[in-house]
Amino acid sequence: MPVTLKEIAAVAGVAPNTVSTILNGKKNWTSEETRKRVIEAANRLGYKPNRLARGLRLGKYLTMGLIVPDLLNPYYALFARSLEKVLDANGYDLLIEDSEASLAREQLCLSRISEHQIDGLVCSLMDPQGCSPKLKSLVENGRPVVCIGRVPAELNVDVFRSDFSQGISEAILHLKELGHLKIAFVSGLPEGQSEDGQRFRFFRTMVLDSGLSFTEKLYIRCGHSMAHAREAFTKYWKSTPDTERPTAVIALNDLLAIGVMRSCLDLGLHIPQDVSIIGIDNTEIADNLPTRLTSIAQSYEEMAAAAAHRLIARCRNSITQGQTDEVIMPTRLIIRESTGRVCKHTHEPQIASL
Amino acid sequence: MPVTLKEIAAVAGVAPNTVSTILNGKKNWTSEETRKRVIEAANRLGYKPNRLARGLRLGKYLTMGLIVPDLLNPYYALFARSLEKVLDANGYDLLIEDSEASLAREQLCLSRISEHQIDGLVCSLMDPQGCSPKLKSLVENGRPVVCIGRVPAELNVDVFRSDFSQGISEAILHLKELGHLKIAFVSGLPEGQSEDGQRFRFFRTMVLDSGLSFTEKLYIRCGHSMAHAREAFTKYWKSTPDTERPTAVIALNDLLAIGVMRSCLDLGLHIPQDVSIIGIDNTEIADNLPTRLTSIAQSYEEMAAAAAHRLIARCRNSITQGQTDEVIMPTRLIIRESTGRVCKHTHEPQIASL
DNA sequence: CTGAAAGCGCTAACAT
DNA sequence: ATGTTAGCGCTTTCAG
Repeated sequence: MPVTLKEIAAVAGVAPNTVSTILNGKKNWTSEETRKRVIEAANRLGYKPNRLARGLRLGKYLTMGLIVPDLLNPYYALFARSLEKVLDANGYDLLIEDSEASLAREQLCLSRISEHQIDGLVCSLMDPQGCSPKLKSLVENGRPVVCIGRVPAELNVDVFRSDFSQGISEAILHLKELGHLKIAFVSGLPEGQSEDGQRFRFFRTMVLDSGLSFTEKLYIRCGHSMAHAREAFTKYWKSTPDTERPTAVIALNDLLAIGVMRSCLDLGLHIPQDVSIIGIDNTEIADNLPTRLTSIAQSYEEMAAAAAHRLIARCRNSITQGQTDEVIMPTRLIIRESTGRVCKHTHEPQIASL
Repeated sequence: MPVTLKEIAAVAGVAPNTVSTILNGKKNWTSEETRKRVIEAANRLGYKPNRLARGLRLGKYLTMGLIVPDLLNPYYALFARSLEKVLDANGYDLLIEDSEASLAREQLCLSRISEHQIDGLVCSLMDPQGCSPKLKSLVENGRPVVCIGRVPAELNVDVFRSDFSQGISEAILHLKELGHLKIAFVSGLPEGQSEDGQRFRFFRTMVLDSGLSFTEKLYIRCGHSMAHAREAFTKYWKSTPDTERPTAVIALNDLLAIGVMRSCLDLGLHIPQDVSIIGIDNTEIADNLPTRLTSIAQSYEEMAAAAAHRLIARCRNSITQGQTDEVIMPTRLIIRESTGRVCKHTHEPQIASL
């Protein structure tokens, strides 16, 4: 039985609403004397406001929602933390949902989020359209929504995303300068989805643009964990003839890159002498691995902060409803030890192409 | 403006409570005809129940709380996921709070959790007493609480924890068999706390029990991230004379172990030839590092599942209130590549001690 | 089998 | 300057 306003009112000998105005610091001029008495009583009884009741009354829950595909990925965990920091400072709480990279669970998360009457939502969705009926109805009900990464089709929401074209083209240029001719891409695909992701599409475009060749064989698909990447890469390597094997790999994220790195070592390959590896996200571990991982950095902390501010502004109605933005953050390549010059004898006429 | 029961009732031509009973599958015998009409209307309008209103009415929010010290630690992220899986299956939602290993934030998390009227709480607290007034008042208000890891002083709650004595003694025995005489412990301490943790106390006891020596110099304290551990270890190594340096290190968790590993490589030390390293938690990355990390495994998934079941049972009042349990899970050493025989020439009379 | 009414805790309007 | 009242959306008696 938690303490209610009414109980405090009884103890302090005032009406419930008086307690409410005092505790919420409303400017209604209350006498200093009753004010003290009320606050003292509230503290003594250990009063905690009931957010459900307040949310119901106000139509505002002072809570935002966040949906991410994988909390085990430190990138998203850090994103959540950065988001929370800003929300916190503005009196908002954060409800985190992990869709576990499954389209089905994603729908479930959306349902739960809307049941919770959250004031606004930040979401990084796997859904290629990014526009399920559930998300749509949230938006249509007037809930501010900010999408991260993917641009939802035909939906009037703010979008914050990284421009990977820059980071990826730097990565490919870097590899090309080191003499790599065949670069593979390792991608974690969400359960139940087969569509190519944005990062991969950039990758393919940039590879072709830089004059290198790309074949479907250089696109390695797997699940979204380190173990998935490791197994997929090992299987791939063993089943691919030497002439078709890549000398460099770019992975969808650092986690998958670590899996590939482990796989290479299992196969007796040296990094970067035999295979160069590049991750994406530049998470803390990239710089702490025994072989430091070259990675494409996104400025996710800035992105999280910007998303939070936008969401708060929308909730306070200080932004015109109809007008939405797409904010694009830069990415850049952080070169470390997992990339190096091609050392291995290749079957390609390498000299001719230099 | 989300859809309410009343609106559905209006559309279906019935009373709001009829809709409620039908949608909640209560056994009140409603005619099959109105039932269909109501369900159809609810679906068509995209009805989502308002959890705030329901929670307020029922006094049950169907939501549990979780407080962890660091969501960036994959151990806790996975714990959260395992917990959620069980709660999900039982209709409960999970509200995750990250105390960021700060005692001050921990209090804040407790406040927020209780404001949210959660039905029950799972918490892994840094607070050495584990018994702040806030936690106490939650328990006294009849909220079921399960503590993970630490046993709160004088508080009647269920506790689930790992018995590290086994894992740590296996680790020390393992190191001793490999010829190590000086073993250091690297510990991440929460902001604003200086008390020795349980894991360290076990470590010290086991070291002494096994006949090795332990000096305060072998206790390295740092923050709770990889970077903290790396910097602390580098500084430690450089400021410690060769004769006092350890040949093996046990870290509070895998993350810190990775930081130490990185530091060793920075210092030009080889693993395990110069320094052996053991982590705790056996997270996925331990098995995927270029130098696989020997680590002490906890069965956290079982622990999370057990904690969830206990909490649910308590919420359903199927357990006598007064009676609490302390459940202890085993730990065990997983030996990988980061530990090996002492190769370095030591200044100790090593032969004599063999 | 279905409707009407009350109330969970809180806050905004209105009254005193 | 404080008290009274009503109602947010939902569910649970109790009547019809």
